Amino acid sequence: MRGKADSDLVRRQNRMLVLETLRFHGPSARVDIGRLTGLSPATITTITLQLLQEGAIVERADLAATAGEGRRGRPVVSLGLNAEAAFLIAIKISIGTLEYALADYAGQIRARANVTVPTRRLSAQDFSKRLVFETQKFVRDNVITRNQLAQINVAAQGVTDNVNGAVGWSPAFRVSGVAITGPLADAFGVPCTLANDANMIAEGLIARKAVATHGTTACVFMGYGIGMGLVIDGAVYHGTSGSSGEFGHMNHIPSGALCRCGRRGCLEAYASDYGILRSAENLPDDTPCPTHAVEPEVMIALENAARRGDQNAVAAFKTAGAAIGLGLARMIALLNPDRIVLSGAGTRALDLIEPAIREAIELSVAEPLRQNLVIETLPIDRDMIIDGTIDAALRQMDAGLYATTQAMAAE
Amino acid sequence: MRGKADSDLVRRQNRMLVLETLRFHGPSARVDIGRLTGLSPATITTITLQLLQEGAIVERADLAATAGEGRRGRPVVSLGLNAEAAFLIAIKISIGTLEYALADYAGQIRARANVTVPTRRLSAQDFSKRLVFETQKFVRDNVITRNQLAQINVAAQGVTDNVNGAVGWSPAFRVSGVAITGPLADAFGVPCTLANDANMIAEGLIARKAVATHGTTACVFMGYGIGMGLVIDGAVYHGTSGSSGEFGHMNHIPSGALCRCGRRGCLEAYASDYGILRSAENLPDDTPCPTHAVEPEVMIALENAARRGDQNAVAAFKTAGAAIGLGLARMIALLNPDRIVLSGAGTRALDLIEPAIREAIELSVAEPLRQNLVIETLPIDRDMIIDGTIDAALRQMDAGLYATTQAMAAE
DNA sequence: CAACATTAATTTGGACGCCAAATTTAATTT
DNA sequence: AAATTAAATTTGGCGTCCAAATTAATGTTG
Repeated sequence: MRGKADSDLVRRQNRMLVLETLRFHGPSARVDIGRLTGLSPATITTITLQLLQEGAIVERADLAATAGEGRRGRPVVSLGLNAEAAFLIAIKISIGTLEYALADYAGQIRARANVTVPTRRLSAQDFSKRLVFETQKFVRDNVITRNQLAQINVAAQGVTDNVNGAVGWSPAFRVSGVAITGPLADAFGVPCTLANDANMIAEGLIARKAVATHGTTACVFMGYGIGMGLVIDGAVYHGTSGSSGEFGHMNHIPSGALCRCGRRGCLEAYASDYGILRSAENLPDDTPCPTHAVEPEVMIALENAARRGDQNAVAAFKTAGAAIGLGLARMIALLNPDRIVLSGAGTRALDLIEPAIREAIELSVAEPLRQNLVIETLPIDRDMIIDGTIDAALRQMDAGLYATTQAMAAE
Repeated sequence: MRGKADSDLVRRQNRMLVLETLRFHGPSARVDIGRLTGLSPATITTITLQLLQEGAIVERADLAATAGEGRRGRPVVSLGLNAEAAFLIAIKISIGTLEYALADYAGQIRARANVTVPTRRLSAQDFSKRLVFETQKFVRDNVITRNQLAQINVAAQGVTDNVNGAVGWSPAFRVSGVAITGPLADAFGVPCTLANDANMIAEGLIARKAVATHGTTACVFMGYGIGMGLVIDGAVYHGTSGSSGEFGHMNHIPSGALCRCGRRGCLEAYASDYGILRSAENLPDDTPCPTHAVEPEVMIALENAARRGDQNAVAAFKTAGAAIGLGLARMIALLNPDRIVLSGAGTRALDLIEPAIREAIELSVAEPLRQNLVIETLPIDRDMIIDGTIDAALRQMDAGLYATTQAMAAE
């Protein structure tokens, strides 16, 4: 049970519903919002009037023309999210790089920046300071003056603690416990959130309607690392501290191959780019892991070698597939998902690893658990982490705006 | 987002809140309900008046005396759930046995019955028929006349499909796809629900406040089989088809020991009673699994042998602990729970298996994921499945009653 | 033992939300 | 210009909640 309900809850929920509808379906007429939400025209008038007054949405006269096709009656007035209502910054922390994006309330990216930062050479405190410094620079460079900054969201690889807003362990750092949200919130005075990068991919898929709003979908990311975002009934599951879906560091073989996390036998040590490369080169499985990402060209060359019949390469991809397959089989037994979505650069080699994945699942998952299971590949190869981070931030901003009951009263 | 909100939603949610409060805290005065729910006295008066008129709750004059201790002012009137409001039947299906319980709306068990049925020798259809027959007999034996039967809930081991209300695979049956809820619903005309037995243990723990209403708790059951119920934010997670938490049939070692589910390498093949027994007796790991439960005496003898230093027995329990520990480690990586509760007869041997469990977790779970993790043992050894099934049924009945908006209008 | 104090529960009056139905608005068609 | 059509708004009513006033039931006290 969610707690007591009153008229305030009703208004907030319905305002949120209207905002979500506009975000999901794009600019829409009041009639359409009514049809999509199930709310009466009278209510839509009231709610949209408030949102217009607050500046969250705007009339889109520019879209009126489209309707003119023998359409009689009073023409519709399209309403859309007010792009200028607020701005957000999405930051992606990777090894050696900070990636910035500035987006407006409509979700459009207004500016980007990549900053080289020696993440693995800085202390926790120095990194926090540097992060604030670079963010201030990004804000200055893009003159967010009259436009208000409303939210900063950060995505990082590894184990993130999104309660305390710190990175527990990440390949990007040599140190642990790097504070992220605290310093940013202090410096900018806006809500800041830290999250795992794979979970942000899942957020992006939800926003793009690539994931159903019911049931359980596991969004697996394969590439330099292996990650997973779990979507349960349309919402990303974050776990207790925010680090659910550490699929890559789920144990595959006890005391097995060395992983860059320092442990042995993680799935990632067999199925990530560096794991595949290591086994293709017949290196001992305790060969130290590279601290930098494997160049795509190297992986593409290895894939092509495998396709030409290079036995070492073939075996390496097969090993990777078996690891992922067994990991998925274990996940399926635990969670009984209805859908698995594979994404990331690693899917480029899907032809080489998929048979082993399917074989492992068939071998170790009970038939009733897999008979209705859909496994599919997301063709989108580009980096979806920033996009998903923006989507998550927008959702939080909607939730902030919808709760603006007090602000209305104050005004 | 959950859809549009209106005054109907408000009333339903607050009625449900009042019912849940009474179920959770026992009979309470209106003032106390107000304090616990956050609703105003005026609202409590209105809601309780309706519930009294509908017969869902009753005044408990018998509890008035307890207050008399120098208490001034108008005495409280305790309200409690009306035990006679409705009745439910909980059924537990195990190998060779149907276990029945009749409970009232207050959760008190009014009658029990155990019926021997050759579950593994019947066809799917024959079992369905027999189930209806035995249930009819149970109803007749307990003369549920003026008292109305409102709900039938069934718990079964194995893979349950609670969407279609059929058992996919279970050690209780030789066949698969045994229809449960359909035949019962047809025969009795009341809502019927099928669920996995481990999930019902989790339901029981929630009702007994043994599980927090926030965060993620994994309730592991160890005994003849190995099961798990996942509680996320106070609600049992059932997965897509209702078979989440097949922890026992999560793969432990590929192509490993034979499991009674017919596959190889399941965790259960190493950590369940029969698995432990098999390895203690140094039998080949493809020795066919018994189709009946291992006698508790046999396991107790084995535990004592291990405690006396019998190396085979010690090794067998250690192997079991390692299997459970590694399984938990994998689950932790995926789900980042804040609490793990171990229960079931298997916890009797916890002294023998716990070191191996902890070792496996420490070896293969990243530190940030386990630093705030609590692992505890539930002393309750008795069979909690029937209790949990009753609790789940009561919750469904509350939800049915709270929705009784229409009934009120009709009346 | 009657007036007072205290606490529980109800009643009253008002606010806010939603909706149905009537009305207004802005276009096309005739 | 009048009729038609469809979107959006306004009006009036209903249901929910809450705060404050009132009533109810008991213990305390002079």
